[in-house]
Amino acid sequence: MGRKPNTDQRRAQIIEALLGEMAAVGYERASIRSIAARAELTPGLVHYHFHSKEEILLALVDGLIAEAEARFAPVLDSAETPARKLAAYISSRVGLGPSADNEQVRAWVGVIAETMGQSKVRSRVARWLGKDHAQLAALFAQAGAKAPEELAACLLASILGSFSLHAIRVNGVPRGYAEPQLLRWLEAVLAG
Amino acid sequence: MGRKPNTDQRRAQIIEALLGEMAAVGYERASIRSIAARAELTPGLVHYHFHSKEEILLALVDGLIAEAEARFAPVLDSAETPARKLAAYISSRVGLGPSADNEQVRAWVGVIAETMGQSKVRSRVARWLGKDHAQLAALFAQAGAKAPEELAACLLASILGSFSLHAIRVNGVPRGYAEPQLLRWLEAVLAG
Amino acid sequence: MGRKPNTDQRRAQIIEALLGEMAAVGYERASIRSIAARAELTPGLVHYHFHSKEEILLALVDGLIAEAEARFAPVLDSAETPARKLAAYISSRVGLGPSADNEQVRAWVGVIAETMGQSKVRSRVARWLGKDHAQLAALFAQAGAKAPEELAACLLASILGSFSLHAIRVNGVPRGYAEPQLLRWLEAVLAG
Amino acid sequence: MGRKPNTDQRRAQIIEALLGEMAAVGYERASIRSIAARAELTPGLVHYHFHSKEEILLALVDGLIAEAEARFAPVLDSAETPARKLAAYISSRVGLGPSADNEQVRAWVGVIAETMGQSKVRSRVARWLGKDHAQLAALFAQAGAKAPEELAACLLASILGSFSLHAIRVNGVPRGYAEPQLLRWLEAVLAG
DNA sequence: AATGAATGAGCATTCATTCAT
DNA sequence: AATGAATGAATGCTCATTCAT
Repeated sequence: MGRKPNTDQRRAQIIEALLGEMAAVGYERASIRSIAARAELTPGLVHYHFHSKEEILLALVDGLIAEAEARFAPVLDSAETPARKLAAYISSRVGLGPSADNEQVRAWVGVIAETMGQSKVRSRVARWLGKDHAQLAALFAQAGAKAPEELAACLLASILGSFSLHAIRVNGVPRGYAEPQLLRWLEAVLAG
Repeated sequence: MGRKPNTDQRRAQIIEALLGEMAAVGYERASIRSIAARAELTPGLVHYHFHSKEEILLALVDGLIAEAEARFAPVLDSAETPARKLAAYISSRVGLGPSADNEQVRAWVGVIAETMGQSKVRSRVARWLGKDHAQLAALFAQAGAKAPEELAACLLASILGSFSLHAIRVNGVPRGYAEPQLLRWLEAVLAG
Repeated sequence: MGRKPNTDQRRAQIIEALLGEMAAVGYERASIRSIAARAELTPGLVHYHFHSKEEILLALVDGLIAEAEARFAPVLDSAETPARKLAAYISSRVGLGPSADNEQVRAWVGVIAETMGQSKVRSRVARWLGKDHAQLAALFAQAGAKAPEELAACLLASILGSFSLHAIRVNGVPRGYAEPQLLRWLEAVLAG
Repeated sequence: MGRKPNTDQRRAQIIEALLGEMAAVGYERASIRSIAARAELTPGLVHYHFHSKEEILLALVDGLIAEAEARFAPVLDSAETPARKLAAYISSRVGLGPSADNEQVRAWVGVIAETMGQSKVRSRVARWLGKDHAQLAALFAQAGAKAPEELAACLLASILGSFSLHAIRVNGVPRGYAEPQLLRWLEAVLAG
C-alpha cells in the first residue's frame, strides 16, 4: 500500500524555505541547495516536489496573495460602509500585529523585483493588484470620492512603498506609521 | 606620448548599459556579457574600467541618487514656504515630463531589491533616504503639521511605491496619478 | 532507498589526477578541467567532491605526507640502534624500489614551490618536516654525534634536493646515487 | 637625435621585479601587472622591453646562473688543490654573507619548479647544473675520492635542498648549518 | 519518497598580449 | 620610449537540473 504521501507538507516546507531565503538574500541568490538546507531536505528532493525553481517562486507568490486576500475577505463582509471597507483594507495590509511579518514583507519586495524579469510572476501579481485596484476604485466611487481610480492607485502604491521602506530599514522612520497615516489620509480624501 | 584616457566616457557607457539591463531583467540576471553587449564593448573591457560587477552597481546607485538630488535642489531654494518646498519635492520625484524615465524607475525597483542582499547598496540608499526623510520631516514640522516624521515616511513610501506599481504595470492604474493625488494629500495634511 | 556514496573513491581519483598534472605541468597550470579530464570526470563533478582547487592540493599533500610516514614508521620500530634508525630513514626516503615513484617525486617538487605562496600548504609541510627534523636530531644526539640539529637539517636538505635534481633531469647524474652516498655520509658523521 | 636608449636599465628593473614576485608568490601568480607595479612601470612597457612573460623568466634564470658562476669563478682559480676548490664551491653556494639573499634563494625554488613544465627553463638549468656536476665530479676524481659522480650529485642535491628547506622555513632548522656541515662531509669523504 | 552523484552551461574575473596614440 | 585602452581565451567556481539507485 506504499507510504502515506507527504507531498503537501514537503511543498509547504520548501515554499517556506524560499520565503526565508528571499527575505535574506533575494530570489536569484537563493540556490536550490540553500533552499533545501533551510528546509532540512536534500536538493534532489526539492526537484522531486517542484519541477523547477520558478515553480517554487510561483507557488510562493500564490501563497502570499492568498494570505493577503484571506486577511481582507472576512473584514470586507463585516464592514458596512464603503469607507469602513476601505479602512479595513488599509488595516489588513499595513496594520501591525501578528501580520507584521518581517520576512513576508521582505519577500514581497523581492517578488516585486522578480516581477520585472519573469513574466509569469508579473502576470500573477499584476492580475491580483489589478483586481484589488478595481475593487478599491469601486469603493472610493461608492463613497463619493473624486478620481477614484487615482485614489486606489495611490493607496496601493503607499502600501507597496511601505514594504520597500521597511525592507531598506531607513533611519528615522517611525515604527507603525503607515496605518494611522493612511487612515488619516482616507478620512481627508473622503471628506473633501 | 601615451594615449588619452577615456575612462570617464566608458564608465558612463557601462553604467548606462547596466541601467538598461536592470530595467529589463534585474541585477542578478544582468551578466557582464550582456552589459558589455548593450554597451557595445567586450567583456574584458568592462572589467578594465570597473573592478567588479558590484562596483558598477554602486556607481549606478550613486548616479541615480545624484540625479534625484539634482532635480530637487534647485526647486528647494526657489520655493518660499515649507508647503511649497514639499510640493516641489513631490513634483520632482513623481512629476511626469522628461524625467519620467521608464528605465530609471524600473532600475530603482531593482536597486531597492538589491538593498536587501547587498549591504553596500543598502547603506547608500538608506543613508540618502534617511537624509531625505529628515529634511521632509523638518519641512512638515515647520508647516505646523502633526506627526511630521510619520508624514515624511508616508510620503517617501508613496513615492517608492509608485515606482513599484509602475514597474509591475498593473491594469487600470491611470497614468500620472501620483503627482496630483500626493499634492492633494499634502494639502489636506497641512490643512490639519 | 537513496544512492550509495562513492565520494572516497572519487576523491582518490581526483587526487591522483592532480598528482599527475603536478608532475607534468605544476600546480598552477593544472586546471580543474585538465584534472577532470585526466580523472575521466566532468569539471562540475570535481567541484562536487572538492570545495576548491586548493582543497585538492591540501588533500594531496596530506596523502603524500601520510605515505612518507607510512614508509618510515614500520622500519623505525624494527631498527634497534639510533644509527640503524637513521639508516632506515634514509632508505625509506630515497631508496630505489617500488617506491621510487617518478610522478610522486616531481609532485613533491611542485608542492615545495607552492609552499612559498600558499600558507596552508606551507604550514602542513613545515609542520611535518619540523617533526621529522626533531626526530632526526634526537636520533643523531642519541648516537653521540656533534651538532645533531645541523646534521638533521643537512639530511633533510639532501633528501629534498635529490628530489629537485631528479625532477630537473640533469645530465650525468647517476641513478640511485642518493641512498649509498647518504649512508656513507651517515657512517662518517657518526664515526667522527 | 632622439632620446638615450635605456633599454638595459629597464630590462634589469623588470627582471629584478620578477625576482621579487617569484620570491613572494611564485612565477604563475606573478602577473605582468604585478611585475610592472613592483618595477614602477606600466604593463604595456613591460611588453615593450620583453616579448613575453616567459622571456623575462629566461632572462632571470640566465642572470641567476651568471651570478652563481661569478661567485665561484674567482675562487676556483685562486684555490690550489682540488679539495680547496671543492670547499670553495660549497662556500660560494651556501656560505652566509652578502650572498645569503633571501629573495634569490626563494626565486631559485620557484625556478626549479618551473623547470618541470617549461622546457626552455629546464634546458638552461639542466645544462648549467650538468656542467657544474661534471666539474665537481672531476675535482672529486682528482682528489682521489671514490664514486666521484655520485659525490658530485650528492653535493648538488644538498645545496638545492638547502634552498628548499630555507624557503619552507622549517622550525628547528639552525641558521647557517649548511656550510659547516657540507665542509665536514667533504673532509670525511675525501679522507675515506 | 528520497538520496546523492553527475552534467553542462553559465558566471565573474584574470591575464598575457596587442595596438592606437 | 611610453601610455593606457582593448581583446579574447582561459580560469575556478556555481547552479539548476537530471538520473541511477
